[in-house]
Amino acid sequence: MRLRFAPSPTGQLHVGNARTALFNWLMARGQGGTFILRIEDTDFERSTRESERSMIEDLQWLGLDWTEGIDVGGEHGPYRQSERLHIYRAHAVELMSAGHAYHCFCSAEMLEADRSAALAAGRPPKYVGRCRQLPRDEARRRIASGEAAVIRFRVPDNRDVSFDDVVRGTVTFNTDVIGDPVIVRSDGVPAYNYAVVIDDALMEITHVIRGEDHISNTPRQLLIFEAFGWRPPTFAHVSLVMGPDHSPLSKRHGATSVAEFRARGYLPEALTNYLALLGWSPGEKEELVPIDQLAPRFRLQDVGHSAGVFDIDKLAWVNRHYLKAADPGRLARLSVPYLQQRGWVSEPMSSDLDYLERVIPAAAGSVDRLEQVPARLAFLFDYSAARALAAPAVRAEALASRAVMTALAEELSTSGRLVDREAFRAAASRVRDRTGQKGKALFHPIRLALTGETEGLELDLAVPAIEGGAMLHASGIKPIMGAAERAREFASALNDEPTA
RNA sequence: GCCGGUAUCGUCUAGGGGUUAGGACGGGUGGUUCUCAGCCAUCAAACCGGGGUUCGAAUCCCCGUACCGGUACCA
Repeated sequence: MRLRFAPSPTGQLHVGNARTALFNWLMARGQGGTFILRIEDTDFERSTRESERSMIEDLQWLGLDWTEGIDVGGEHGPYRQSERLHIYRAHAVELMSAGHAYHCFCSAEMLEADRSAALAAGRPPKYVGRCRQLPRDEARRRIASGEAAVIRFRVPDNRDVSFDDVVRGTVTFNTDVIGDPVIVRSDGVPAYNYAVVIDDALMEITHVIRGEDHISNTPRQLLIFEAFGWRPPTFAHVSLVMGPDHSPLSKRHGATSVAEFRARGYLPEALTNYLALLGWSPGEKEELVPIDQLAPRFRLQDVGHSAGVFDIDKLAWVNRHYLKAADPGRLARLSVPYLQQRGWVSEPMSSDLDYLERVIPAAAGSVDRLEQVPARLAFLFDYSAARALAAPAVRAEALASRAVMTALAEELSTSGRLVDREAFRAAASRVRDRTGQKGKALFHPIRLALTGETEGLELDLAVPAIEGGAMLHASGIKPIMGAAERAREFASALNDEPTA
């Protein structure tokens, strides 16, 4: 079994295409097949190497590895269509001499006129066949005289072409609605419907899994396979991915490319897990399953027939799951860039990294995506008693719990660093004993004073993180104010307040 | 217009001639935790419409409707 993913390098890898790539990968991985990456860059206007590079990078990031194709080579190369022009040319000649293709000299204006006429008459706007019967020597003469020509494939009249689509069942088209397609443009570059056939045949692709938008191209391609006497691959057309409003997923729906999801701090295993479940289900009650475990169970027959809406909330849920399961070192490494953006971290040294590896996973476990980690850690790097007290709700609560604030400041001025959960709890108990406050009336004011925020990580985690940060002799991390100093600053800022 | 495809809670889906139509995300409520998140419990929420076949249709058939795709010298 040989499968391929064949993107056009025009822009970034879209999640819809990533899903198609994933289904191919799942199939190859699950059935012991070969997954091939081919680049379809015959649209020279829009294709760029930059885009090709980013797509390769995105595919690698997702973990959808290929064992043949661009980047890794193989026996059926080259794998970039722009490097296979000579192959297409040779096969076009073959097609022409067998009478399956012919030169067409119709101008764009003529074609447009034909088209509107057909539409007006309620007929499918297909090529009228003006150049179909042009004698070969006449065509040759006109070409020699420098006239521009395309090569069209001759589609037989009134024939039903059908194929068994693995996900949709039997699909039939009548050739009467199909015009003779251009297979080689006037600039000598092959058109998509032709190049795919040559490539899929020569690369010995056995299963073509692609987007539903290609379903009506399939009969043309089948006819070309037939003209060459080649056996066509098995086709499977998977439905498209939609936005929440049920229109095709686009930028106005937010992130649509794999690169954007990566930049926002989604984990690749979360994206692939989510995408695998969009349009396919491994059965009941299973949602969180890594793709390598999904692969052996993946069956094209079970892929849904209808378009799926991309649900960002469900992706977030899946991502949270993988964030909680991820290795601390990895989370730290992935989160540092976001902290650098805030200017809180520059080039962390190893002692800094140890600290970040303790602190970041705590934050990452309560966030949808890694880009939200800084907000969760702002209490460390961005503490300001004055700013916290500027918020009316904070000021009101702080004023109401002045006793706790004062006791906390006094307690921390004599206690040692609260380096762990136990030390913090002991200190909190002593504040409780001094003030008689407990529960929410005790801990919430402490949170306010020590973090400057009304919500955030559990204090058991947050306070040791503050203290640990304050003890750092770090050069790569913004200095972190210790708990005692925070308590003192908060209490004194509070005492400057007029009593309510 | 023409051709093709699709249709179960808001979303992703399971199921499928007789079921209390199941699960997950999201939402509501209650509990737990200093808070948010989480966790636990709990509630609301669906078979596109109309015909037909049948004792019985959400399931099979037909017709509509809606949506998606194609209708290029783009892929």
